[in-house]
Amino acid sequence: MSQKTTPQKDAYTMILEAIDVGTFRPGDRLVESDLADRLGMSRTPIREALQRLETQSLLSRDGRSLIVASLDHNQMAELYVVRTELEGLAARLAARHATAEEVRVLRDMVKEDHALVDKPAALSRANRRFHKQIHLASHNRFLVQQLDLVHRSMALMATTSLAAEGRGEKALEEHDAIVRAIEARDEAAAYAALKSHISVAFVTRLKLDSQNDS
Amino acid sequence: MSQKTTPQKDAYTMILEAIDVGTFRPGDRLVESDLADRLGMSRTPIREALQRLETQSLLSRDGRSLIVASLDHNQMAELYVVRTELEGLAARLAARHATAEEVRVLRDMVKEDHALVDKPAALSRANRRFHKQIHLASHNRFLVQQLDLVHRSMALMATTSLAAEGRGEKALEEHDAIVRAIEARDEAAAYAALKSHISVAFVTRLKLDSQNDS
DNA sequence: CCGGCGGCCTTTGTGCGCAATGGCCGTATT
DNA sequence: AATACGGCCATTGCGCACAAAGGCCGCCGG
Repeated sequence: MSQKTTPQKDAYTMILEAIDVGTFRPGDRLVESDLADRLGMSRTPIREALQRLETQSLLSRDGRSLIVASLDHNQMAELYVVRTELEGLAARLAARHATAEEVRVLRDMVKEDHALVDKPAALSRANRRFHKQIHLASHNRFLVQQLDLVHRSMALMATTSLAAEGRGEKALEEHDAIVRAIEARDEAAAYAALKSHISVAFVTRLKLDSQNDS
Repeated sequence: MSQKTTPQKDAYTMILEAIDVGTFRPGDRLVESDLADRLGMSRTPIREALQRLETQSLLSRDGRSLIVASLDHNQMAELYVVRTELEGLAARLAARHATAEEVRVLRDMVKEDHALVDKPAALSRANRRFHKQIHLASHNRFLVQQLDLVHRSMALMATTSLAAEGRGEKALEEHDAIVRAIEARDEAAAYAALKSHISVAFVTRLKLDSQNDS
């Protein structure tokens, strides 16, 4: 029942998802005519999508053609530095600006996500939604946009750090701490909690990567 | 000696500059065929450029067509919040990572810019270069990229805050303080100095705007 | 056998034209 | 006179085709 020939979303979204899901991996070459065939459209919309992705540096040029960008160790570290600061800022602003309903949603998310604690894939999606909700609760559109960019770049890193043994539960505890700080309108605590959450996630990822590379 | 018919840079750069310089102002409608004529190329490269600019939200859609995005008061405030944090981060990282040569360049810039103190246009360009140099001194490519985005969005605000009476000198003093903190490798001081610099710039801009609107 | 040179082929850059959509204006009716 | 309907036109979306450029492979010479 797969209708690969007429998927009918826009090219940009489809290519983005393909990178997200891992169909296209860092270093893969993206050839316009290939994609045009595969997505059942002409090269024109493909080109536009590719250029947009290039603008966000999800793709980079290798000579004349576009390849999926890859992050070396340094770039990962740099990305995490920026991410930490922006997520921290989002938490601080959320503590200040979130509506009661938004806080409620965050609280419910933490509760419900406990059911997913041993399903890394589902947990990863839930995790994204959780962080996205915090971004939105900051009520700062530019920040949301910047964080979207950051998260897109993170798709270039293969593994989810939630796959690590026991990471799921820890992460949920950290989420709980973040929500409590936001509920208490404690900006400094929210900032600190989110910063340390990201920091731990980074450490976990580094450990995972070093396992895989060996 | 203007050769408007064969300018020969890429469409993206030219449209960006036109927005920067104020040829296109927020709210202006950008029609593909118009631009194609004006820039002496066909619609295809124009389309690509426009979509890239849309991706960076310098353009937004009004119905079917693209207009130069405009920032309302709230969006300006939101932008400044993010900018403040990112510039502060850049300063902190610069204090940590800048090479002796990079610091030297910053110091020289402050010295030389004193000559421009009563030329707002030149000072504005110098100011951009100064901040750009700090971004680069952070040695964090993602941060540089994010700050580029922020600065591009700032092009949507008409006036430069350096046009305000006496602002030029104050700004240079602040620049001096920033450089001194970086020279001293004092991360906290650099962070604080840049944050307050941006904060003052924002206040100045708000005052200017309130004058203009009245 | 290795290195350099040349040509072919793949892939991108760009122009053009047609189809479709959405907005705007004019008209007609109440 | 105001509003609603309808048709026209401006403008975008997309496909196609041609030109140019760059890389790769094979061939020839040393």
